[in-house]
Amino acid sequence: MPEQHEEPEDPWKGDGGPAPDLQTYAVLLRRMNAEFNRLAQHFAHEHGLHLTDVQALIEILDADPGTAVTPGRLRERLQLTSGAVTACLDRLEKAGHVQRVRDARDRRVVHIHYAGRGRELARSSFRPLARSTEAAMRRLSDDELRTVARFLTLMGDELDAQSR
Amino acid sequence: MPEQHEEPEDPWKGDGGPAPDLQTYAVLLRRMNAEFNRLAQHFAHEHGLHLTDVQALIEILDADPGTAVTPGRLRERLQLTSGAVTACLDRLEKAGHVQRVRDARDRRVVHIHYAGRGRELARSSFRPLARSTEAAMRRLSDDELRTVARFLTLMGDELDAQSR
DNA sequence: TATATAAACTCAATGATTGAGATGTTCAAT
DNA sequence: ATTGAACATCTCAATCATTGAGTTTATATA
Repeated sequence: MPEQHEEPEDPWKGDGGPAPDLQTYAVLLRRMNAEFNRLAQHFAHEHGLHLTDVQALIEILDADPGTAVTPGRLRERLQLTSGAVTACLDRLEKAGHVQRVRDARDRRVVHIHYAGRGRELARSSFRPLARSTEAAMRRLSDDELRTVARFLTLMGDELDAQSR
Repeated sequence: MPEQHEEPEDPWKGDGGPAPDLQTYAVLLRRMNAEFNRLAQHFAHEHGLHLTDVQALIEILDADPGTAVTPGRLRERLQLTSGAVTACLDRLEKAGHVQRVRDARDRRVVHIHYAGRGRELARSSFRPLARSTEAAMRRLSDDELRTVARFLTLMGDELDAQSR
C-alpha cells in the first residue's frame, strides 16, 4: 500500500466539509498559546528580562487607559505574591522601563507609569507577533476578520468570567 | 455634556462597520493569551505543580502521535536548559504522571509516556478552557467556525515559522 | 480616639533554573 | 577493532525569582 501523503494546505478552506469540533479548537488554541509564550520568553531573554517582567509590561501596556496600573492589580493579574511584584517592579524600575508614582489622593497606592523606552520596548516585544498576525490577517476578507475578532472577544470574555 | 456611555454588547457583530485592524487584533490576542496563562497557572497551583510542569504535560498531550516526546524536544519547546527539563521530569515522574522509557534502538534517548492518571490530569486541566471555548463556539455558525479555525491554523503556522 | 482594613514593602527561606561538566551511546573514519 | 566526534541525558553546586510572614504607612469606620 503506497503512502497516502496528503498535504492539507489550508484546511477549513472551503464552505463544505464538517465544522471543526471542540477538540480541534482546543488543540489549535493550545498550540497558539504555546507559540505566544515561546516568543515572549525569547524576547525576555533577549533583553535580560524575565517572563514575569514582560508579562507585567504587557499588562501595563494593554491596561484600560481609565484604569491605573498598581502593584495590587499586577498581583492579581499575574498571580504573584506581593513580594514578587515588588521585586519585579524593582527590576523594571532599575532598568528604567517604568516609574513608580505615589497617588496623591490615596497615598497608600502606587501607580506604575512607563519611563524612558519602556513603552517602545513593550511594543517592540510584539513586532514578531504583529508580523505573524498581519500575515494571517492578509489571507482573510474583511467579513472574515470581523468574524474572528468577534470570536476572540467572546473567548476573552468567557475566559475572564471563568477565572472568577 | 452628558456621559455618552455606549455599551458595545457584541462588537464586530454586523456585516457593516470598519474591519478590525492589526492593533485591535494584537490586543485581543494578548488578552486571550494572558487569560490562558492565568488558567494554566491556577490549575498548576491547584494540583501542586509548576507552570513548567503543566506546559510539559500539554506538550506531551498534544504531541503528534507519530513524534515521540523526548527530554530534548521539551528542552526546545519549553525553552529550558537540560537540567531544568530533568528536574521537571523528575517531578512529574515522582508524582506518577509520566514515565521515562529508554528507546530500544537508540539507547541515548528517552521517551516520555503518560503513566497513571497523567493523561486524564492533562485533559482535566483544560476543562475550564473547554467550557469557555464551547460557549464561544456556540455563538458562531458552522461557516464562521470554519473561518476561525482557518485563522487559528494560519496563526499557528506563522508563529511557528517566526520562531525559527 | 481607637480599631479595623488596606496597599505596598522588607527579608529570610525555599526551590526552580542555570551552566558547566560527567556519563553513556551512536556513528564514521581509520 | 579502535579512535574520536557528535549526541542525549543526567548531575550538581551556584544563582536568583518567588514565597510567606511580618512591618510600615495610610485610610475609613465606630
